[in-house]
Amino acid sequence: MPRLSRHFFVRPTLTVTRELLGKYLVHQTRQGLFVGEINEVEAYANVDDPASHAFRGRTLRNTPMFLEGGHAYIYFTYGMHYCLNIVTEQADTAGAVLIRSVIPIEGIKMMQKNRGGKPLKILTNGPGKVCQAFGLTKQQNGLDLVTSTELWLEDRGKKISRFQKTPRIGIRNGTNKLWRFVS
DNA sequence: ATACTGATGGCCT
DNA sequence: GGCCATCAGTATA
Repeated sequence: MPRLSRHFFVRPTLTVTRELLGKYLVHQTRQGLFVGEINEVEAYANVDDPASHAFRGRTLRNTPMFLEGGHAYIYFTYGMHYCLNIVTEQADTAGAVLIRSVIPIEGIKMMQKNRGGKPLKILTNGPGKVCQAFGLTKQQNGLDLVTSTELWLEDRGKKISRFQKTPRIGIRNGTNKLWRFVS
């Protein structure tokens, strides 16, 4: 499979964000293989972005955001949900793309099991839902998606011609930027 | 259809 | 102590 390599991720965050639409998220687990087509993303930048976890500099939690592009940043929020981000930019420059939604492609039966039997329409249409369906937790935080045998991204030749730009969801600051892309 | 709210815990000031 | 890059359920129309 044509796996995304380092140079794809080590670019400006907004470029990577746009190009992640239509790419495939793959999680290989003992339970089986999970695959989804990314169809909703959000860009989170560095110190100039008040919505970004990196806004106030490096902390214990946001450390993966400062790694070289291509790593995973998975954080725990609201006491019960995990959210998956794809780290962008070169090392020491924070930047990440939040995976807000995917279209289930493979491992749908297991995704439904992980999600308590929810129907296809609402199986993976939210950042917390994607992690729950794919079995992603703190365990995968910091993984290098370029070299990992467990978690990576693929280009399967899908072309995205049209997509919407909107403000990001669930934030208080930085709502002026249209950094949420939906295909 | 939209609007509101409780659940629940780690992180940061 | 306050604040969440959320979700599912309930209420209201």
